[in-house]
Amino acid sequence: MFLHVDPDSGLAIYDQIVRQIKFAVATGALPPGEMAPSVRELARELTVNLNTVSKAYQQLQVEGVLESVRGMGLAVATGALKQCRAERVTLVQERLHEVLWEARQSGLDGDEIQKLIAAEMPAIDKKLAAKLKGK
Amino acid sequence: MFLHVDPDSGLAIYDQIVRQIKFAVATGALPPGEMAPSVRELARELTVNLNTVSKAYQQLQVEGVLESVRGMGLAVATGALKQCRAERVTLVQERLHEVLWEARQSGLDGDEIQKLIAAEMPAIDKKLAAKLKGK
DNA sequence: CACGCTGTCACAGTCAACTATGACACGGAG
DNA sequence: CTCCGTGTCATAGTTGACTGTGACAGCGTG
Repeated sequence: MFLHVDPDSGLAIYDQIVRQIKFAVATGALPPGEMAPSVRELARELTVNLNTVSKAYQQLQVEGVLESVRGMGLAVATGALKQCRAERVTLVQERLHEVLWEARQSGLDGDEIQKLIAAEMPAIDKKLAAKLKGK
Repeated sequence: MFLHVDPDSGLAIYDQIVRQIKFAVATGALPPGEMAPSVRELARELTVNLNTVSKAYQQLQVEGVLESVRGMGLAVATGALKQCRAERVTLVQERLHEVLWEARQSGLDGDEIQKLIAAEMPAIDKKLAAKLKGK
């Protein structure tokens, strides 16, 4: 599966699941109409409790990303692709803003921050390549 | 005072205090030898409990940023300036890495991420100017 | 000496997130 | 129909962060 959570990432586990499902929909890894992994299966893969996954799925239903198919499970909603594509920018931008703000508060100027970003990018690229390869 | 905490920022409050004190030392806003704000004063200003500030200060002592001056309070340690200057890069870089990684996972490519960063910078600049002005 | 400030410790209580179970109704597959 | 997998609900317990309060020893100032 393409999901991965970090218990001490600051963000709550169910929140990480919500975000990553949205991203999976946005990238097309989880196309509209397809079934999302079952709560029990995902809970087992992430070594996380069933209720935690359930909480994430409930939120995804409320937001219209997932739809209940009675007795079968949860499917990606029809309009979810466009919705998630739009929302991911907001989600990323919010966290980006926080970090850039902290970086500035730490006394680093714009150029120094840009240099740090440039220095991190290759590591990110490598990490992403490894992820796609393992898939 | 130059400190500000957000109860629902993901990071624990005492952790935010630790980071911001380090940043204040790194920027020279809190020079070595100077007394840090007292636990009670800072707790009042941040509308936070005394124990929460105390927990942050204890960690700062363990890390050698603050030194106890008996009966008087806590002072910025002699070597703290150099130490905090070095450490802030690590602190910022860690969070930066997380966010850039998430941004990539969301399906955005390097150029799109750079555009988001470029779009955020002016807002950060403005926010910083407002902060310095209010001081 | 008495007062006020400092940090520190101890307790109890709240709250949110997470875990661990058990139970239920629904629908597909045999 | 029976079995199994689906989501959902209820209950209870654990942990960590935060709050609220009270008390203590050390030191400077009056």
